[in-house]
Amino acid sequence: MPKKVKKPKKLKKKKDKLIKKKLIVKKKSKKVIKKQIKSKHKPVKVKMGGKYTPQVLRGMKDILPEEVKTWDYLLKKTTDLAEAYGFKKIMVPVLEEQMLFIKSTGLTSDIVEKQMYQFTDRSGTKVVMRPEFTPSIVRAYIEQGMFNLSQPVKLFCFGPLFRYERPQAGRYRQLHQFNLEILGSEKASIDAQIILFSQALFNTLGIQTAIQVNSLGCPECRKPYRSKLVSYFRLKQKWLCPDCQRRLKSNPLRILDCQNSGCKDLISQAPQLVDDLCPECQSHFVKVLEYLDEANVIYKLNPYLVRGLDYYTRTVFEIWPERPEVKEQKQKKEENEQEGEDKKEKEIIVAPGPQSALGGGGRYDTLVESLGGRPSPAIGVAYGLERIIQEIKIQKVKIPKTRGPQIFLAQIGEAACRRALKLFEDLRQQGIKVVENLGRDSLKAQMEMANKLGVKLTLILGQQEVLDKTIIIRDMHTGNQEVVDQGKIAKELKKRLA
RNA sequence: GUGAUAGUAGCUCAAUUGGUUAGAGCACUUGGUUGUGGUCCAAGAGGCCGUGGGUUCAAUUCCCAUCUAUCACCCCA
Repeated sequence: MPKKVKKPKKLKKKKDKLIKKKLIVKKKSKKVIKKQIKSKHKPVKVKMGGKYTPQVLRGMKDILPEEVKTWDYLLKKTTDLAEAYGFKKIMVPVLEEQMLFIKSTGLTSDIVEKQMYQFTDRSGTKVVMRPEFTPSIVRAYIEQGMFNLSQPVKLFCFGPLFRYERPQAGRYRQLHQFNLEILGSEKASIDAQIILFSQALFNTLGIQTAIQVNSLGCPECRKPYRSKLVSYFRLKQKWLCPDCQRRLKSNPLRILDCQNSGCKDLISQAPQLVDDLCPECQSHFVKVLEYLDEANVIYKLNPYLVRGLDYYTRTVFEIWPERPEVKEQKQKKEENEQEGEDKKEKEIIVAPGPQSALGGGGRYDTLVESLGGRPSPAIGVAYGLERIIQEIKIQKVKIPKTRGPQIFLAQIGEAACRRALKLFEDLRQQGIKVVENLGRDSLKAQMEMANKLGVKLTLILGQQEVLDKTIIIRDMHTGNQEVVDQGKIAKELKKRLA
């Protein structure tokens, strides 16, 4: 039957489409042109009557209640830690002027060049859905006169950011970051503290990480180094990989980060920025490292660590996941290769999970001034929440279960349901948390639900109990039931839960 | 923006070398128990086989395009 039905449907579809096409061709000449002009002012085109299946936008994601538990846990831990470190929460708008990010993040950075969600609003203002936090925080710092507060000002915030790039695991177009900034101090102790915070955070969460640290110096010492580096690689250009040959022109510092083995040999011989720092930057960096050692922060010096945003100066750092399982798998792989077996094992090793930083940050000593504020050195860090959530799953971090209500209220019949509605509210007002399912009639189904929720007690209210003004209290563990006067429920419940 | 792989039920996955009715487990609903959970048994519901086009008597299967995801670039959290 279905096949017979299918044929005519398809034929009809084809015919319809042909007819539509012909009709459209006839009408196009005058009306379509007008419509196209109009569409510039009315970008929303709605085809009424056409089939429409809603779909999340690319790179966007629904976070369902089950996963929200992890998010809540993560945000709670992070917020508590930030407050313990003396940070105050700030909330800034999602929309900002386009110019803010051009002046701060930098015209040459990929974020500003290609990745901003930007549009002109109805008043003609060019606006951007923020691609990062720091410029907004700095704007607020200047605009709200926070330089008049006692310095340094320590702020934290979190929320959605938007970057139009190609999605991957742990890389979304709407992403969420937890962000810390310390404005108004150039002391090395501040740098160390924010790195120490990072270590404390991931320790608290139980995620294995490694911190990489480097110094980019100030604009004065970086420019000469850059030209020195370019002239070095130009001589060896032939041996660089195609990517790096391109980087040599676009972003020479990025060559230092290349994973190609041929390039790595050249990189190891290349001049290092650390050696070319000016005396001030040099001593600042040394101090930072001394503070870190003092605080027992475990870090790796990575002279090739480069960060993409234009405003970074001096200290920069990144936090990368360390997955012990991956190492074990690698060892297994070698063993297997010797034996020449197990293709499955190899496949697992090829994709041990996305390799991306969980967080990163650095100093931006010139940013406040370049945005028109009083010269104020500052440092900040951002953590990618999606990536941390992903890492929690990969490293199988256990999240403590939050205890839900311990009492379930079951009802049988309409009269009982009516009474239950009010009873629930009475108990809630007395501070007793109860779950119910008034949308369900069968007692069996309600008991099943109570069992799944793992409650201690279930209240059962039926026709008879409504008449007697009593209620049954069932202990879900022992199965014992007791009939209690409705007036005494609250007392009885409190007794049993204590 | 470039290259590669994949897409079957809410989730995890089968099957079909192109052919009548696309399966399993988990989850969900109902019944066994007319007012009682965990175990068990039975039944049910849920699929335009990602979307659109092409080849064919016939496409979930072959071809093309597209969308989405994932991986490697690019870059970043």
